[in-house]
Amino acid sequence: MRRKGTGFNGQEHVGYLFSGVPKAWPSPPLCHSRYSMRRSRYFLPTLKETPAEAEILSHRYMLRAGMVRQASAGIYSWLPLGLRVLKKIEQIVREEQDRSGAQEVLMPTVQSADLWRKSGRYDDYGKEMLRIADRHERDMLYGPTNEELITDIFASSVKSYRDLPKNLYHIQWKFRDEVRPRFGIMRCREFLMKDAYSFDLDLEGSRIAYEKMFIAYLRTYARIGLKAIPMKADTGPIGGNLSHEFIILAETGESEVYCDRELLDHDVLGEDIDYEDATSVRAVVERHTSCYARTDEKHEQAIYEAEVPEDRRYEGRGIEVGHIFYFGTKYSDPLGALVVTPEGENVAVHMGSYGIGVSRLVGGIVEASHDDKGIIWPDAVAPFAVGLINIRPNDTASTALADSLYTQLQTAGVEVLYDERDESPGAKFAEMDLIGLPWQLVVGPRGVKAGTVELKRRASGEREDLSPKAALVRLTG
RNA sequence: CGGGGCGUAGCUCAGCCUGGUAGAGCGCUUGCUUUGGGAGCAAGAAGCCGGAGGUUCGAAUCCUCUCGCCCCGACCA
Repeated sequence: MRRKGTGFNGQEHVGYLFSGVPKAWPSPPLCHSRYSMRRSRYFLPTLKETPAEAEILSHRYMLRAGMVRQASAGIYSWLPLGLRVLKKIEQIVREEQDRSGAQEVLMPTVQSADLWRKSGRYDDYGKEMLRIADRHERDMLYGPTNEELITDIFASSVKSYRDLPKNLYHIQWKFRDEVRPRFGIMRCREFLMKDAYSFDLDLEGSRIAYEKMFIAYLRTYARIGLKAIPMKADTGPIGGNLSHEFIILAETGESEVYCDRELLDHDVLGEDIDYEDATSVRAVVERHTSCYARTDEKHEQAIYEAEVPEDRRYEGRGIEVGHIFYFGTKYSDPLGALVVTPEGENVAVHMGSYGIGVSRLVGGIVEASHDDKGIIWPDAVAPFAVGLINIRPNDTASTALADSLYTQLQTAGVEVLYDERDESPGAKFAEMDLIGLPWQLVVGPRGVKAGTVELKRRASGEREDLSPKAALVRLTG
């Protein structure tokens, strides 16, 4: 479970060739510390009953598991357990953006209205934009997105085609004053989003940027443990086919989806991808877009039936967790993001924008991965890898063994939540199932006598009695 | 933004119709007994009944206004 490896640096990995799931995955993550915790010290306010305001399942479980607290409609505070998941997702998103050649920046949440007036969106955006005035009565706004700002940054420093292509992204909180926030964390007013912006000389350059992002997205969701399907999306006034929504399949999803089952078997993590090789990048994109996949908005039954054999038809529900699209010179024109071509002409750069709803993904994962007892975290984003339960804290032998396992797991770099509280066993089991850690390691007098501990896999419910040593080997890989 | 619903203890809710000064379960605290799937008994602490006006001898309860939250629809990462 502990991954040894060299530090990760996006820039150095441009053009990096890889195959399958890397054994040496970067660790520790850049902005998230690994740690273990004793349950008795942890701020984990779990609830036995469901708060009345929560309707949708992910919302209920997230509140009950003590991950988030609602501050007001569509605005949430993240508590330690929830924040750990959020940070893990964020980190995977970051690593895959870096790997594809994008570079991280950080733009402010509060923006001046001036740029938005230039692009014409200050008036167009409507009430969804939170408008505020500073002390000098200047018009400001809490950013719902960042096209204007990034274009301005780019325009002020890039003047030549030689500086292209570029792809800049950031992971930042945004605010959209939704008429009706709902679905807990999935449709918030304040939300964490990764958005990337590509800059190219022409449409063909933009297409390459788009296709790299397309693959980065597939890899991102796959690493998180989700099956996300790229579906054709509306391109708006620009036209063309450079627009996809990424939808994860979940029974409780907002939109109905229709697709070819074959897409479910595509394994993007197993494919060799060289981001510098535009031809092979395109081949991969084509492979993932060749099958029918549409949301109900774009669904056409006749085409669906013609293209997809009956036994391969998948009809279900899904949640949109990403959207990528090309929008040409929509912002570079009005904001003056021009470069000089080899022929000495000034032209507006072609742009694309690529969003992933990071905080929405937390809810999306819960929707896609749970049972009637609680959440089932995929290993890659689990807040802790192991929940260690000492069934009988006032039994000396049990406690000695549990303490020692806790120390050994920590030493091995495994993230553990150690429940050593003097609670009834049932209460501890129920809570552990609720918060959904992938592994439960159970120590009690019964096992101590037999020289075993119980290792339970949360996802399958499978339990196994092992010697403590064997359990450790299993958990530390 | 249209339509509906709900604000009473940390959580889930009863009480409101028919006004008379605040209840239950869970959780919390203490003690004892328990202990392999949300334990038992006993004793406690805990509420400006969302807020403001009004009616009344008296308002959680009736009236008016307000604020907040949830659900359904139209719109969105």
